[in-house]
Amino acid sequence: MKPLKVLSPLHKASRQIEIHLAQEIKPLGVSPVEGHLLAYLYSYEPCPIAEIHRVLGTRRSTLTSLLDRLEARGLVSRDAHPDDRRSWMISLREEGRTLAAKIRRSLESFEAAIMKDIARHDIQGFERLMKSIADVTSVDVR
Amino acid sequence: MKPLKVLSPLHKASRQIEIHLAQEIKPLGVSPVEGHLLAYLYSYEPCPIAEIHRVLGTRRSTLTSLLDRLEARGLVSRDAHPDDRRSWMISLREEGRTLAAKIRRSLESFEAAIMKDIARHDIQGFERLMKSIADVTSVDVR
DNA sequence: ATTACGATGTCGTATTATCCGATATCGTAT
DNA sequence: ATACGATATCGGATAATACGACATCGTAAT
Repeated sequence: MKPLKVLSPLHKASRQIEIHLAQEIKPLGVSPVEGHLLAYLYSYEPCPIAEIHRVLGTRRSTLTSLLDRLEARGLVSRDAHPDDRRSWMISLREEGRTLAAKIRRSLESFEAAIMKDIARHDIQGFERLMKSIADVTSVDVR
Repeated sequence: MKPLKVLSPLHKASRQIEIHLAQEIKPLGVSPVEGHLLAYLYSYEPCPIAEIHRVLGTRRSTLTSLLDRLEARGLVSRDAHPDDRRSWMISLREEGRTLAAKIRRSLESFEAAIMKDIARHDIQGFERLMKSIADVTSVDVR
């Protein structure tokens, strides 16, 4: 049986990244999903819940309780959306932003380690493949 | 804030693949994880539970109940491990193999669609990056 | 041999996530 | 005005997770 030359390596890499980041984030006292959310907010806050759903893949009903917990811990806040009264805008609070900054630094140094010894044209090949996946799936996640 | 040129696209692609495959597999009556497991067994059966844990990432205690369900549906079987009496060997049963073959074909045509218009050197760049991730994380998942 | 250590899979309990449908509220286009 | 879709929440059923405990069993060191 011939191996899948893209899907298998991609899944494998995702698993490795997942495990690696879980170890890095554990000492900070948040779960991987929570960490991911904080890091995303660090770049894109404030943002509505539907956007978080699209990016992280976590169900909206799950996000309701996840945000409940983060809000109770004072890490994020739910504020009124200026243009849409159905929606909340999720923002980082002081403590959450501090945490998010740490996670962000961790991500950046991780990526730097990966990029060491990687040539520009290798990245281009990678990017073309990612583009092709986006085209074939025609799934909009960001 | 400068974007992460590897981690973000990789996560995005994983999400797109996840969503795409979930749609393909849904009509077959199994969940994504179940489908993934069946497809893996299709190539690598029979294999012990610890291996499945390493590959899929699903906790061993979770696999216990997942395999309970698949076994109850007659899709897989637990047989004695010839060399290790602590361990089970998981195999596909007839119906499970039929299902797995369908999933496998779906994966192959998905991959073929992705690979269309992708050059050999692009794949090489991709592979170098995957290799680098394996090295940096030093996480063994297969 | 005996021992120590680690690995295998299962079980229990508590917590969290998922799916599904229902709901109230509210934008948007007709 | 109206219909439609989107937003977030809630409830209930099912499934997944973390964590620790457990009995069993390979493996390597003594």
